[in-house]
Amino acid sequence: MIYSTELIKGTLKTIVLKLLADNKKMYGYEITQRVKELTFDKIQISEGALYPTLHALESEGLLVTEVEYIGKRVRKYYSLSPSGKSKSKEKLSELADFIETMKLLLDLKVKTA
Amino acid sequence: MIYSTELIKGTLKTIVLKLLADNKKMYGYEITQRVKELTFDKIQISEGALYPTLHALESEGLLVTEVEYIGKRVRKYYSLSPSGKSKSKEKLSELADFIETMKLLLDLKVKTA
DNA sequence: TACAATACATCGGAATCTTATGTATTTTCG
DNA sequence: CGAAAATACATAAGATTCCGATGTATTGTA
Repeated sequence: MIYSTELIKGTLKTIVLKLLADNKKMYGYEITQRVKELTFDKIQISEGALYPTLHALESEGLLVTEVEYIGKRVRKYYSLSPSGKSKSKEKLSELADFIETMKLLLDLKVKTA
Repeated sequence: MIYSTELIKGTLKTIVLKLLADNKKMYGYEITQRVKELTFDKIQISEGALYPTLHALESEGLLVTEVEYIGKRVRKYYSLSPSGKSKSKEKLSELADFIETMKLLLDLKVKTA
């Protein structure tokens, strides 16, 4: 099963921040592949979604970049800035909380009062 | 804590279908209030989001309506059509699956290989 | 040597929600 | 009693976010 794309909306920034919190530095393509692996292909981040998001996070001052050359190919590493680290924790606890709330909604057996 | 709005994106249809699966029939305003209650005010569905969604679900043939008058005030009840019932189950298991996947991503302690 | 994979990026358009606005009735509380 | 809040529907402009397509270029593989 691949999730209908709408479900993933709004979680991308959090996923990116979380991965970077766990992995010191990563580059864009690596992030897409890692997410694909970790979710058993259930979540596939498109590049058209990822790169704009990375740029946005960078311009918000949450990420910093360093460029590396692998042969002639450019590789752009992203890592968390100090404010990115706290933002990561923030977004993460918010998502964890949200998930618990959704579980409540999912499991609810509410009869009309 | 009220969730940043982006987090809720994409879950609204599923929430509506689930509520209607549990409650036979509900009207719009009731849905907003029920969600507010059940989530301890953490999720507040705006009317500008809800009504277009209800109309969309109806035009997809997933919901059927019946109008009732409470005094002079109109009340529009929505309930699941047969296809709405199966769609509800579908969306629900997708969301449940998605949540499990997100938990994996959240709890991951992945070191760079 | 062609194809797949790696690696960056942008862009038009679609989908979805926010915020504001509008109308009208009913209830509540000072 | 009268004003405000709650109930109940609805639309519409605009923002955000993502999809799908496209583009460029290098490297690995069969």
